[in-house]
Amino acid sequence: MNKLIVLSGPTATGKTKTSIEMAEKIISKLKIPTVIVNFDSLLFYKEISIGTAKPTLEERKNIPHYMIDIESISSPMNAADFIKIGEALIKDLMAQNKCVILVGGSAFYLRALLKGMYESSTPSAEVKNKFDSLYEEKGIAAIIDYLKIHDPESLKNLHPNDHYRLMRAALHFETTKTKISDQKNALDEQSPYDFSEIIHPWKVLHLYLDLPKDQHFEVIKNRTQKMFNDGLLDEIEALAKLGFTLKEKPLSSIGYKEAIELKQGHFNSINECVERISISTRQLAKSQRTFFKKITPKLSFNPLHDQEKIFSAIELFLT
RNA sequence: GCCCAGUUAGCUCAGUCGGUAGAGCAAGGGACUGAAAAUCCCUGUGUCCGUGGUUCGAUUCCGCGACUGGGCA
Repeated sequence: MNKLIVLSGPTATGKTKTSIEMAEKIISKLKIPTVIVNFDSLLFYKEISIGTAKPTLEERKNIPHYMIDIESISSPMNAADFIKIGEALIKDLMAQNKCVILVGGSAFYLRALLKGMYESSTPSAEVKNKFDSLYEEKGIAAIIDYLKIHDPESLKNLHPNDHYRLMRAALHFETTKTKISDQKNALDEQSPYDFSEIIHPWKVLHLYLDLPKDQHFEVIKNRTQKMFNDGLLDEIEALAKLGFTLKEKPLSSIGYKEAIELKQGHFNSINECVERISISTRQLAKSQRTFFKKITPKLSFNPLHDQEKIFSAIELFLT
């Protein structure tokens, strides 16, 4: 088996439900063993479930799910970690003749897996500290000065306010002695959003879910309210009791960030907090759409009434 | 009924010593390669409550009215 089904789409468009339904159908109708591999960047963490809308154990019981609950929020993963584990995993599953459905909304991670990443490495603590203190003492000007000397082209690519990426460009040079802008130039030539050519010998069927904005916001509001009903605040309370600082990176994600602020009294009511989370989620969906819009090829579906069509596309692809 | 205060962008509000107005949030668009549910960029939006007056000119000053909030009866 070298066929890979990708099921993508903005947050709260029914990817979990659709993926499980499709996996069950592939097994029952096409008699192909099928598994689900996650590429949502927050489902990797075992301690956070409610606010990430992670598929429940009940939902997962019939279909094997991978890349979920594999790491702790105290040691966050990045895209490079993801592809290292994910690539080996998918190869292994394919070798076992399993049909893999890759499900998620983190387009950046998906692209990293299918199109590859720059040759780089995570900077050592020493280098990181050196640049952090430089930044704290002299501000972004110091980082810009460094790039003027070592990688002036990155300055053209980046906005002066984009401190994170400027810092990253500097750290990349310091660590590898190569320019990140050279890598960008090289990979930009390879059509980074064209998934008809990828770095693996896999055939990909890209299914994309989305629904009209007004309907989508309704779904988002209901889902957010449900997270509170299902015990989002208790989940956070439990983390604090276990000794987490609540400053762990994954907890600055939508839902957790605001719920923690609610506990600190930054909102006048739970409703206000729910409203804030719903808005941030809608904004997230918007930026996910912007990213996915550029990715081709893909088949788009409305999850509310296209389930049959989705399975037809899968059937055609697999047989 | 009387006395205050208010009425300006979708929301909360600033402001114009009289020359038709701007912040935050929201909205729309975009970027994105080891933090990506993160981070960053761009863009509007207006009968300045109504009406009469003063004035070359009123959202701004004055009168009247409406509505909202508070106080007194």
